[in-house]
Amino acid sequence: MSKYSTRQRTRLMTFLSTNADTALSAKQIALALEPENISLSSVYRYLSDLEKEGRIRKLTRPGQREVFYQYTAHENCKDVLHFSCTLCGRTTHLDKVLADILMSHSMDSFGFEVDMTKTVIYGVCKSCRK
Amino acid sequence: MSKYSTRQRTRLMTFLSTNADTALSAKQIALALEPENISLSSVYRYLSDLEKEGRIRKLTRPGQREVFYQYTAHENCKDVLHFSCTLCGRTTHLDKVLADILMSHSMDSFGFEVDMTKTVIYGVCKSCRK
DNA sequence: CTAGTTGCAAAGAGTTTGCATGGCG
DNA sequence: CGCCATGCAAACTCTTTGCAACTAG
Repeated sequence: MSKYSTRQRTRLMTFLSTNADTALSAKQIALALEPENISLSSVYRYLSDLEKEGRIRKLTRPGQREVFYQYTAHENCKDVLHFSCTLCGRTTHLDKVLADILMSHSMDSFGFEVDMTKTVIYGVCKSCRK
Repeated sequence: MSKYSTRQRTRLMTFLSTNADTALSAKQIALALEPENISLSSVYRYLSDLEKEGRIRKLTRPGQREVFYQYTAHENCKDVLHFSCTLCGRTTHLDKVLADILMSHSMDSFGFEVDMTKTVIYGVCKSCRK
């Protein structure tokens, strides 16, 4: 998709890798990269490319108008379920066992091929439940 | 949340019930209700109320800037997983068995309380896989 | 030197809100 | 009659795009 290796690209990818599987808005990303001087436009352009490549999960939060983006850093994240807490926004991985159960069950019973890359399970995490 | 029973409210709820668990944008809803003459503002206001009540699932589609809304018609839909095909947008229910597995496994292993009301599993449905 | 990238500012879109009017109870 | 709901238009915000300047290869 992209051909040149630029300063902006390098910084952005480093940042996303560091904050992998964290739900962030485009604005938050641009803000975090403020010191590196990367424009919001570029952030959007890269996010859009990454989404096409299936390396970005897009999600909404209840009561929020913004869209949040989550970078899928590692290969193995592609086959694992992600949980996102609707209260604190933090994300956690679930073991592969459950992912496999979901995957095979829905394929067998419904012919539905689950895409772990785009799926996010919502709920409330341990610490937020108190 | 709402106190009066108005023409708009009745029509909207009927429409949503008829198209339960279908991913629709606010604009699409307003357009479908065009003949009934219901303003976009009212659609948004109701969607927002319903979301607070947990009767609306909000989701995004890859490559789309719009947000889509899914009305949870029946009580039992609250405890069931929903599949949404990223290609055709159609939604299907999954049996309660799988929902229960997901629910209890994530609670036991991670203390994560899944909210079926907000969760959508993405993937490709049988007919779109060909 | 050529073609891809960036930043900025302007354009587009979706969503929210203020306010006057109208309707339910 | 009082208060809630509606519509419209304006305000907002987030996202996309055009274009000139810039830069990697």
